[in-house]
Amino acid sequence: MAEREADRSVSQTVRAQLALRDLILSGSLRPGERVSELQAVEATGASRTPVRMALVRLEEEGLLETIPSGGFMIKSFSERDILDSIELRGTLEGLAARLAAERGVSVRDLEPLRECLAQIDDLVAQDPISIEAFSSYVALNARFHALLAELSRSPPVIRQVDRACALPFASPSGFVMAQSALPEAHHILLLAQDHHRIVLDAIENREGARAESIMREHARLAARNLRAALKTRSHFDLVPASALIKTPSAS
Amino acid sequence: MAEREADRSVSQTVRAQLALRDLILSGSLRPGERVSELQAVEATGASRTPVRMALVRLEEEGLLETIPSGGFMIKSFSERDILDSIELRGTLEGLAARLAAERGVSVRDLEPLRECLAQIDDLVAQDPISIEAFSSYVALNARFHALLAELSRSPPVIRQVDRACALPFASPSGFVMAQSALPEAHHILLLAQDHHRIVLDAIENREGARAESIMREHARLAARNLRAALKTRSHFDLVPASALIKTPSAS
DNA sequence: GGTTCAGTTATTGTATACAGAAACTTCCAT
DNA sequence: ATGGAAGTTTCTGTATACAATAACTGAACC
Repeated sequence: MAEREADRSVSQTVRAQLALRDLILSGSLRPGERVSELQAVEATGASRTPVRMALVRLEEEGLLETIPSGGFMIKSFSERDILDSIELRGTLEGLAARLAAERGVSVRDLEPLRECLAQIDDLVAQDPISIEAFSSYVALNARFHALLAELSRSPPVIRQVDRACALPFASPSGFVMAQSALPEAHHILLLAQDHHRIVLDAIENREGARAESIMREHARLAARNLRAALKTRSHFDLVPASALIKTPSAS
Repeated sequence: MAEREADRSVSQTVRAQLALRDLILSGSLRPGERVSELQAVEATGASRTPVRMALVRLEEEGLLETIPSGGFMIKSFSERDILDSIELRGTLEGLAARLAAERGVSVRDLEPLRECLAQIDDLVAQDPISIEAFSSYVALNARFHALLAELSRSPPVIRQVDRACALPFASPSGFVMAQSALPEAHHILLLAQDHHRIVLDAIENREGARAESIMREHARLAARNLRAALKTRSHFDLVPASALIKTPSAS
């Protein structure tokens, strides 16, 4: 039943996938909780078939896992899983940066990256950074990391980096959200910007090993901050990322 | 073949996925070729719904890609894509080895690995290695690499390593198959065994950086051999033909 | 002869019906 | 009251029907 004709261009499957992902990331569903098909059908408005396809895709994405007896449940991650996922992302981004440096990129290719950095600079200029500026930062940061991966010009590598960033807490901006409560937030942002600048310089100068190690270190900064954030705020429920953004005073 | 009535315990989806994967890996379907649902239904015996789910999973696995107008096609890889995938695997396996070393593993944990190595030693003892011994080697080698990834004790890392090994040409034994025609095949096997031994020693002695770099080098050996095999362009009967396409993919 | 448009075919995306299984409830017996 | 068993209920897995769209074929017109 076509109740709404919004977004007729996109398939029901994609729409269901987006809707369910938002539902998971917003924290409406707790880790370990079973996600019923009927419930998903009701939430998305699509039929069972596209919902099922969306669930399969989300499982491959790492947000869900199959229940042996049947169906899917929200995947739950230990603190170590989360930290390992960040290390993983750093490793993959390091590989991408090294490949970019070794293969060589033109100054023209670096231009959008530098532009992105400049915009971030504008944002972090204000010391007590506003909430709106913060979500802009998140978007720009994600964009920078995506562009960086693409510099490798290697579809397999880009693909894996994307996968690694799909987990909300492992995403390049995940730590930013988690750290928003930290007193030294501004200092960390500046440090991250330094990393960004260094990696671009390393790539430009074809210093592959340096580009790689700085990206690894960059991820470790994220891991450290996340750990600190987890320590200060005792609530450890998977860091519902978008929730942290929208409602900074949650819980 | 002859797995038509087997395993009624597993779901149709899984069976279809296995069957289709074999079909793709066997080279029956050329890269870029569209894989029709009806055709897949006929080949697997399952209905459209499980076939469709299997196709989605295989796409996430990297063997298929979606056609914008609808449906799926066999993914095609350029030579560089293949080499990059091997480098990627090496990077991930390096991470796994490093984590294992840093975290520390008991001698007991290493036992199955060493047992595996001993069995491989037995196989490579014969200089002109037989075909049967070769397929045993492939299985044992895959097992060793899988066990090694598990030493990291990190589900996210294990997961990604598995993914990276899913591509047939990037799998740890892919190069073995490709190199089977090479004159220096035996020498290469011995070299690979050296790598295997070294990485275990490094892990046992908690030398994380060494464990990591040796696994990277190990993958580069594979890449080099594959490149040599591609150059000579000898028989690729053992290697999944769909991988070794000569089409210089656009972009 | 080439190009375009229309009719036809085939294939995908979606919805739904059906069967089997797992979980929950209820009732009986110890 | 508690444990177990049977019935019920809900859910998933599978099959299939239907609709819309993309691809193909053929013919007519330029």
